[in-house]
Amino acid sequence: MVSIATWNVNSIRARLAHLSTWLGEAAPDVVAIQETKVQDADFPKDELAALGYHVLFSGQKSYNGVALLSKRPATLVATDIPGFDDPQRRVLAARVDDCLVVDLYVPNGSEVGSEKYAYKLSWLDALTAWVATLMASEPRIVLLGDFNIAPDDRDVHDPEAWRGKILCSEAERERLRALTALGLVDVFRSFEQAPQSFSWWDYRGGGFRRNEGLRIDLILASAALGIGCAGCAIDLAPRRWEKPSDHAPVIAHWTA
DNA sequence: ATGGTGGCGCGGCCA
Repeated sequence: MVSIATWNVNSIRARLAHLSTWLGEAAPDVVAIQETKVQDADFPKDELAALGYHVLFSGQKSYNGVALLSKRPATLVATDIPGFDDPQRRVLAARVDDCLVVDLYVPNGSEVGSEKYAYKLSWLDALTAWVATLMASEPRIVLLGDFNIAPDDRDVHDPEAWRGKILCSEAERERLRALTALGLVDVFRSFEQAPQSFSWWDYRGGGFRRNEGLRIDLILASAALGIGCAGCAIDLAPRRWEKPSDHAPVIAHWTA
């Protein structure tokens, strides 16, 4: 694996042309997709296979849904957090060569204190317990996706306005720290980055035009993988295209 | 507290 990307496409059917164009330009070896918003029977697998990718997916009607595209064959490992009963399709783990790739669409949480927020925190606790067991036997593991958490104030356009709010609350950040404390590195922060680097901007109020965003799309690598990582960048180009996703893709690369 | 925009699927939910 030379490069791996994550992109919340906000409907794979609405974004298929964007995805195809971007895959042709960026040519990532592995792509974790979130918010496919389609049940498996309607997933555009033939279109993506025609672009040279093996395709795994776990979807549902209208909401959520994840997929993994890979130039090399992938074998499915899990589409659920073991023991966490959840009809929402947010997890896809697969082995690609000697790496375990875990595509995640973390719950948004809606509003601090809400029922959805409690679900988000319990989901994150279950995830961390599972990843702890995985890391005991998987030296080369990467967790990537839409984490719906801005790790710290550098990842927020207006930290004071967002303080304690959903995507930024201390309980969410504490959960993310507990996860990374298992031995994962946020590879984006392993390299010098421009200030005000974000991966998501609300459609409303011209958020992207004003760069009023958050960095909530993350690539977390185990030490054995993180050591060799040669760079990580947010590709802003697709966010400027007509009818874009509200997220930009994030891509990390390794030297061959 | 609300509303601003977008996707799904055709009213209202979710982000």
